[in-house]
Amino acid sequence: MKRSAQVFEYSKDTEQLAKFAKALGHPARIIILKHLSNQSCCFTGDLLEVLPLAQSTVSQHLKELKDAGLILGEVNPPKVKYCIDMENWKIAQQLFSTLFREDFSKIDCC
Amino acid sequence: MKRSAQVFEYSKDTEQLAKFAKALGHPARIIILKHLSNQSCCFTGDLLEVLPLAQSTVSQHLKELKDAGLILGEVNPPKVKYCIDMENWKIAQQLFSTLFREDFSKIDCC
DNA sequence: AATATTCATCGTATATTTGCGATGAACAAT
DNA sequence: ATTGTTCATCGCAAATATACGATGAATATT
Repeated sequence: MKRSAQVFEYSKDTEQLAKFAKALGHPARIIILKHLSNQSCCFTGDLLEVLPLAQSTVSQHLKELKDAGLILGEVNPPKVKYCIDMENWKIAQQLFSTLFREDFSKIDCC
Repeated sequence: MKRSAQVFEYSKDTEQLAKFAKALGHPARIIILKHLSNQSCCFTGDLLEVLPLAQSTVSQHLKELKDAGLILGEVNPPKVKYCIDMENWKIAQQLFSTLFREDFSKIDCC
């Protein structure tokens, strides 16, 4: 990718918000999160009935949501119970809210 | 990518939210949006002073934000003035708000 | 012991994203 | 006419993402 040796760093908040947004950037993962926030918790199998995807693909999406910190997986072999990671969920809520809650009163040019 | 011939379709809202989130999924684009919402409008050149990226790369990020409907580019050769697309911005605000504004009172399992 | 269920991970194929430099288009100023 | 400014787009390279089937691990059931 020809990445130049960057000295630059984005702020923590910016990185965090981009990370959350990226994890939300696929319809399947939106579905998963909506499902989790409606059903409190669920197993991978439950999601297979909701999503038109192979089990391995869903597992991959779950991994990405977990890596982003949006969900938690409670292992209970051979099942895994997933639920929203409330701590980070609130942070995400806050970051998105801040991004959108800007004061546009001064805008008059477009 | 071995995509199977899907009959399935995600809901409009889900697709729309994922599209917005995807566009927000890079720190450079977060910076751009924050800059725009602070400065009302700006030119590409202004962003080059804020971002550690080549002009062509910034232009590419702007294109993605434009394609997602989050910003507008008012051509004024040889300059282009960018600003937030307020109409879609409000929709995004609404969609994210709805996603996060879930009632978790019933949750007691994790 | 054999089988079934649940799930993560690996290997593979393809698409998309990120980034750069180079080029070119559009106009303004010389 | 030439030059400078501003910006999009092209061509390229490398990294990431999306998706599948296959395999394997863990456990429960038979």
